[in-house]
Amino acid sequence: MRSNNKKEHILEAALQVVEENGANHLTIDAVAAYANFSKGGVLYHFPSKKALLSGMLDHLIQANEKRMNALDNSDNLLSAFLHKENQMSAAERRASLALLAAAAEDPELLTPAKDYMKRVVDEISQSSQKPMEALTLLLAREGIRFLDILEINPMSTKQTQEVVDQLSQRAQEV
Amino acid sequence: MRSNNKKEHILEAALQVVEENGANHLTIDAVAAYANFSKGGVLYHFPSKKALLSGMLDHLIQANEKRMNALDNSDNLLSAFLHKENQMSAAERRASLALLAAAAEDPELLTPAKDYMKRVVDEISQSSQKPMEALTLLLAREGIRFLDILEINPMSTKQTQEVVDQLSQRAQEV
DNA sequence: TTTACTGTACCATCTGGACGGTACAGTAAT
DNA sequence: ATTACTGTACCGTCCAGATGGTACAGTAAA
Repeated sequence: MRSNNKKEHILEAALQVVEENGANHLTIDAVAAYANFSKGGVLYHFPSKKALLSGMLDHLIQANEKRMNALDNSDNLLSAFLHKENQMSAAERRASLALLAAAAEDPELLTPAKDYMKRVVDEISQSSQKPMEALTLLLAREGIRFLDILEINPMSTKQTQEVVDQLSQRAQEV
Repeated sequence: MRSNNKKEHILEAALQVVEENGANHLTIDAVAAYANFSKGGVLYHFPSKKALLSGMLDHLIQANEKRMNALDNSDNLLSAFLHKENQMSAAERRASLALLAAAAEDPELLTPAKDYMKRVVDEISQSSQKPMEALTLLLAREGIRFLDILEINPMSTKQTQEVVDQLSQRAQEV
């Protein structure tokens, strides 16, 4: 219970480190400093750097999975998915940086993320009458997400919002 | 001339290091080993690690820009763009790992990449009668690119090809 | 209800290795 | 003589992980 809060606190600190300093500078020392922990304290909860990265990724995937499961199945799945994604908080969005951090440290850590992506792609394309169009819209949303992660999204906030809205709109027709 | 070849050889080695070991393990020593250079030799061409990363990014951007400029302007720009992108070699695709490496080291290094993305987005949306739809297709293509960079593309090669073909097809109508 | 013990949650410190970068002497082609 | 390196040696710093210890809450036998 309590330990869960502390773990999340550490994971949040780790994301902050990545966001502010780049994935290369994600060190246990830095995380400890951001989380107001000692290095030993962090290592108590995550016994190695890889364990920390796996924890970050698990946290991201579980949050996404939870969001997926909460979707209104009666209606259009893709549409509901995009809508939920659309109302994510900044903190939730930041969690995607775990992908970057894991990829930088060891690409193999991303295996669970790939599995999750597979589930999403399968479910969305199977739930649609026009799977290809649905996939296109999903991929466009992912494109924006990655541009944001890398901080190279050249569109303004407003323009991005317009595109995202349009994706949602089109999703209703697939 | 010759020095250019050598520089490219070093940049190619750097990409190989990133691909095989992850961006965190891109070290000057590792690059030297992969390129069959001494450490001093690498530092002769790229006087610091950041210079190396900037070099990788520049190389990527210039290759993309060259590809852009070679497009057949008479026809549909987006369609031509996707078509060119489609026939890229594996080596050319791998160059995108520079984005990952730069992001991991220092997100600010990506500024030129963001500028380049802005040019692409602007040109493509301005050249189309249906800018929003054109943007969607472009973003979907970028989504696939990033999934490939992170090696979390859950689609089979065949399925990916189908999606990409469909993007090209749709592009002809925008 | 005091005492003894256990497990949890940390902190402070140390070590060994990796890494970025410098310096410089030598070499070989142009 | 200049360019383009190689090779070696080295320095300072960063970092993962290990270790040994502290604080404290709970538990349970005496």
